Amino acid sequence: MLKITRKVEYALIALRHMQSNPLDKLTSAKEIATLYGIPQQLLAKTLQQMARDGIIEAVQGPAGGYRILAKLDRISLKDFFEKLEGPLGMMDCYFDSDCIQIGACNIRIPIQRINDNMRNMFAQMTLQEVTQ
Amino acid sequence: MLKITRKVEYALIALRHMQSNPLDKLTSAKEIATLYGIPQQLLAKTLQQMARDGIIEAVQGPAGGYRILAKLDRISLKDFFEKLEGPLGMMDCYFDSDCIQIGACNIRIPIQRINDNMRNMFAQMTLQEVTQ
DNA sequence: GATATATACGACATTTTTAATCGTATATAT
DNA sequence: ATATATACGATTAAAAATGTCGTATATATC
Repeated sequence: MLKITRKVEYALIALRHMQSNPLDKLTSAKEIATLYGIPQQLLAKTLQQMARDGIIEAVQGPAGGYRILAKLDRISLKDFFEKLEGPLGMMDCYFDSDCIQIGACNIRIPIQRINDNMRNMFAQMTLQEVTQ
Repeated sequence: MLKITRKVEYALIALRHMQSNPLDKLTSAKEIATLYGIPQQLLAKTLQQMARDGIIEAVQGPAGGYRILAKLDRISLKDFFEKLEGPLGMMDCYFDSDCIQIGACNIRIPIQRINDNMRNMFAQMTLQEVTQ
């Protein structure tokens, strides 16, 4: 439990790799995939999603690839996680209110407190800190 | 991602329920299961595990059940989570060193930093805070 | 001492989520 | 034209989480 997904892991690896190169250099999904032993198509999808989210920029065609677009020190880990995986909550009831128990549940409030702590923690860390 | 398991959720519900009663009162798995709409056998296993861990005490036989044994304000959420679910890490590589990438991985150190932050956060919260 | 009710727990089955692959379309440098 | 790259919906495979079954043991009560 409390694990991050491969998608997020692959995204971080890719960002860190691009970060270590001149920022205008284009890097292909294939290059990163072979270098770090990641399934290429899966990585490609993740990169495409990050491109849609404006984190990186995509250039098509041969000699195409991706490069970092956003200021990584302006994106919190919370925002990054939520861009890739949706709302961040330790329990589904944090967002979905259609829990069967509804009135019966006795830990909703305390759980939300923990949740807020966690979200707050990730809100205070930037992507830059992880990828630099 | 970053979700807690039902097992932990059920454990917290049970502890909070017992906490709201006189501390010497025995509560059966059945009672909690019906009250909160939880699968009884699954809850029972979780309670048994907590009993093995010394968090609660089990009394067998009819009119038996469970009651809180440990000082909940002395158990951190980190320890509680780890008792129930094992080592706490956002990525498996935090503990298992048998990652395929091994040398290639470029985010090991940064991930460990995030991980330490998270573990630290849960180490500073007590079970008492959640169940009182 | 028979019975009913509770915990104890390994093994199995089901469900859900995550991870990976497939197939096809589009863009573009050479 | 061709080769190589991104784009992306659909499907499959694998893994993890969740739930159930069956059986054993303890013990209060009649």
